[in-house]
Amino acid sequence: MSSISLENITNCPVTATMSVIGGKWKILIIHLINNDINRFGKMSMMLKDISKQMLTTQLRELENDGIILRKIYAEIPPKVEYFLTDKGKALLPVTEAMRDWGNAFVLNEAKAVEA
Amino acid sequence: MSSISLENITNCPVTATMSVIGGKWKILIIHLINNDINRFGKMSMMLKDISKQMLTTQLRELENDGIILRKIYAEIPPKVEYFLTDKGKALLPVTEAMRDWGNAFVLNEAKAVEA
DNA sequence: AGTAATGGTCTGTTTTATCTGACTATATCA
DNA sequence: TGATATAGTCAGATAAAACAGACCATTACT
Repeated sequence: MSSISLENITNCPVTATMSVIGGKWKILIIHLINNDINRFGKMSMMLKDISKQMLTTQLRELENDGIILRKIYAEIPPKVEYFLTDKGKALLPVTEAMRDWGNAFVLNEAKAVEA
Repeated sequence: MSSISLENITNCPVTATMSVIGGKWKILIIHLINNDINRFGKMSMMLKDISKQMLTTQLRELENDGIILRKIYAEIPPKVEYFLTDKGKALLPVTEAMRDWGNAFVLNEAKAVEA
């Protein structure tokens, strides 16, 4: 099941997943979209340290990997919304596990120190 | 619960988690240790594209963040083993979710193409 | 004496990631 | 006419990540 092939790590499913959603931004973008922050401008504001170019790149890669869907409205000024595909929604257990861990081991600790 | 603070993404637990286990290697290292590949040499072989220096750096950071424990045996040649702490074990839901997704959406797809 | 084994460290270099700022298109409103 | 809004694109610069290869210590074995 979860065992690692000693011969060939390229068959490791964790490695495979990392190659798709690894990097600084993708997990956060998926998390944002799942929380209805699904327009370019909003995302750009939330991820305050991301450049527009990088955001575009990440969104395109997620789209090409079938994780998000890009819906263009025929309006001026342009309106584009991003949605998770089923394949993308299947990643939510990952973000949820991260959310839980962050709450338990990082944010609560910080609060404890504050108090 | 899982909602995002629009004002301040630094309070986002997913972001917090990413800041600890983000990067190319840490998730994989945690996964390896959990599969009893817990010595420097073994890890180095499994992560075939990692340099020794990078592996050292990642292990030290994980240790400093309380995610792994470094056990030194008084032997020659040196023997060191790494273990997950409770805080580290609490991250296993993340690697498990990644493993499941990788199996479902990457490795199986590859097999389907092969067949 | 010479070699192997383990878990590193150190310096220098390359590769990759990411940012900055200017620029584009078009309809609407003042 | 000029500003505003949105979702980008593009070239060039810079910062961060990561690697390569030499080197170290100690003991056992040949």
